[in-house]
Amino acid sequence: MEQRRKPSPTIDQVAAAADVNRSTVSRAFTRPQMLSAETVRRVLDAAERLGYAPNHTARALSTGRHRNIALIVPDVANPYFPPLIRAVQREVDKADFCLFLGNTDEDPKQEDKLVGRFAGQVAGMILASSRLPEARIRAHAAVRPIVLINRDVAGIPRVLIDSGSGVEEAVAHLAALGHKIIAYVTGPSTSWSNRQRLQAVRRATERLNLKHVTVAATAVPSFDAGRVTAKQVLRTGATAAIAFDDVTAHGLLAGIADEGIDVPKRFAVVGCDDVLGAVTQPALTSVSNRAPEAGHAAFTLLSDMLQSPAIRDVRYVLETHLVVRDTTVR
Amino acid sequence: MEQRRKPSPTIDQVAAAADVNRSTVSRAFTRPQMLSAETVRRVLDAAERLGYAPNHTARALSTGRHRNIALIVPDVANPYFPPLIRAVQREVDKADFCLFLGNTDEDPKQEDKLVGRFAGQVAGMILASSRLPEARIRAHAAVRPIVLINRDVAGIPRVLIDSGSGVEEAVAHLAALGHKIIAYVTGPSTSWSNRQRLQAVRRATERLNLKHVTVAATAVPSFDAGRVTAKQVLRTGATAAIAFDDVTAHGLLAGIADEGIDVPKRFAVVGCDDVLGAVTQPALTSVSNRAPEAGHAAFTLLSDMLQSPAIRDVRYVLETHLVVRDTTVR
DNA sequence: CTATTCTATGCAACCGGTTGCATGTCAAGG
DNA sequence: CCTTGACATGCAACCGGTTGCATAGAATAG
Repeated sequence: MEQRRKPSPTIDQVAAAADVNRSTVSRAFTRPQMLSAETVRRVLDAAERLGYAPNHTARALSTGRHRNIALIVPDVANPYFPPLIRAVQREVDKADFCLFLGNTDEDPKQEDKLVGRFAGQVAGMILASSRLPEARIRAHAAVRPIVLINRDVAGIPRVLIDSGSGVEEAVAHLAALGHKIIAYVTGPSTSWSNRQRLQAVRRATERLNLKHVTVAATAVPSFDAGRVTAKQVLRTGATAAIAFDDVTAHGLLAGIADEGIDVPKRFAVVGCDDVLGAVTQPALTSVSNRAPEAGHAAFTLLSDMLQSPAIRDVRYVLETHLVVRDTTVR
Repeated sequence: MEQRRKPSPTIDQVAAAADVNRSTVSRAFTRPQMLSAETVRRVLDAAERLGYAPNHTARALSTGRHRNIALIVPDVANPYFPPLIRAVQREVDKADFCLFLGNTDEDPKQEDKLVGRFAGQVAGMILASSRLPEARIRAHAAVRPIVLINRDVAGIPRVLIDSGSGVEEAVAHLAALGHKIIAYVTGPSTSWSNRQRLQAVRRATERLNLKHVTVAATAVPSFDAGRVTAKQVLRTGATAAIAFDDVTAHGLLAGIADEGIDVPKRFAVVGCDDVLGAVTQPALTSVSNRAPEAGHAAFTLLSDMLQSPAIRDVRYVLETHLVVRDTTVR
């Protein structure tokens, strides 16, 4: 059971076996049309026989090009992200790249550290819901290609899920049901999506002549954050709440139930991102989530940047809509 | 807005700036105790000033050691895995490593491809719920350190979540409630956990003099797989079912409701992995999940292997228990 | 004061590929 | 038949670090 690790064969051994120069072996793999068909065959045969596979590291060192990309998210365990990760994963895979995954725990310091750690070994990076100050993002983007998801920085290619449109629909929907005061339960203050949702609530309530209040939840969105906020929300006199995300909304639902108040009869709740939808009780009305499309688009954008280095200021926006379920009917 | 990428400084530039040899710069970073304190300071100063950071790729090429590890899972979007990923992530991070993430879509071919793709750039790999044939696992483990999670291959270090113990508790619990016929709804046939759970059901029903039937769900566990299996389960005459995982159980719950049958009054359902627990309606009784501990243990094991190359045949088992909620009361 | 050991640093080869340029061969053109 | 060009392959430098060995100067021993 001894685990003796035998080194894998190198280009030189293949060259010797096929009786050609190492450069010929290299070309057989990277530019076969440059060689005679017969030589290519001989080299590939020898390589096959020896179990040779080109060494990524050596190749990257010599070309300066890596076939890796990094995806950095605030929290893998937040149900919003896995579908996004999976979508990116799928594209990365098609392109024969490898994916580094980073988790920041919503902490800008940690995010900065990760970007630095990955920097040396990737062709580019995707930052999802980045909490970094704009200046840091710019600095990193100056060194290597970066695509943002849900963060709007002029000059840095970005994919935005416009939850504003869905949130405005939500407010209109609540207004139609007769609600006069609407609470918004916030997410992380550094989150672009949070700012956007808050603004949408403001705009829509103003336009429809409703009152709105904002209630701050803790920095990291979670079930508990929503739950403990419930009392405070009820004290504001609001009869409906829109939460930063579904997880928070789910907690809010629990907190409101704790107070003995019936949803949706006496209080309406709307989530964002639609990740828990059918699973809460009652089923949660929520603003739809386009995370898989966003992941796909982000990688496509990044690979465009890798081909033509002078892509600039792309701003790709995905619309969202309200999905009405059982927490907002009368 | 032109994105001109300036190359980062190399060891030679730092050497020139500090007026020492490149080897001295290298040592200032890797073995400072070998140098005079004064020289180290001078080098570090110069590096700081130039914004120098050692190049991972070059270092890996020359030492043959990488500070990356890969984690391969069947399905990122399956709620079982994010907490595991996160736990691994956290440890990897502490050790100043980078994490590659691979998604196999439950497909052994894809898994094999990924292992190959990562092989050249990692110090080791963690395969969670691997679907690979044993021979392939052995072959890969001969080339570089591999730790398995939820897969029991003799001679390959592995972390096992013993859901058997929890499943036996579940059967005993159902027996105590008066159930005589118990169905097991299967998961992927290549899954070690699936085999283990099936065996536990067999053992426990036999011991308690109950009947058991097994009903095959589709290969990939999912809500829909569970839902469409419901009819078939009911036809067997069973009055209780244990499902391969919570997601399948959740679907089963929906399918049973579709048939107009009340849970838990007329039928009992138990899940595995406890990832949906409080979130289904009624709240799902399930076998607990030790995924975070497993992730932690797997990385610890892997890093031990990196230090002392002759670790062999470690088998780390985590016990599980039944968590009773509302789908199994009378 | 010389011989010996120790310490700090330099030298140069090496890791495993890629690539610009040189060279040799063969076919077509004049 | 000689020239010219196209094509296939070889040569050697380079990517940016690491490391075994050599060496010079300082410290210690005899």
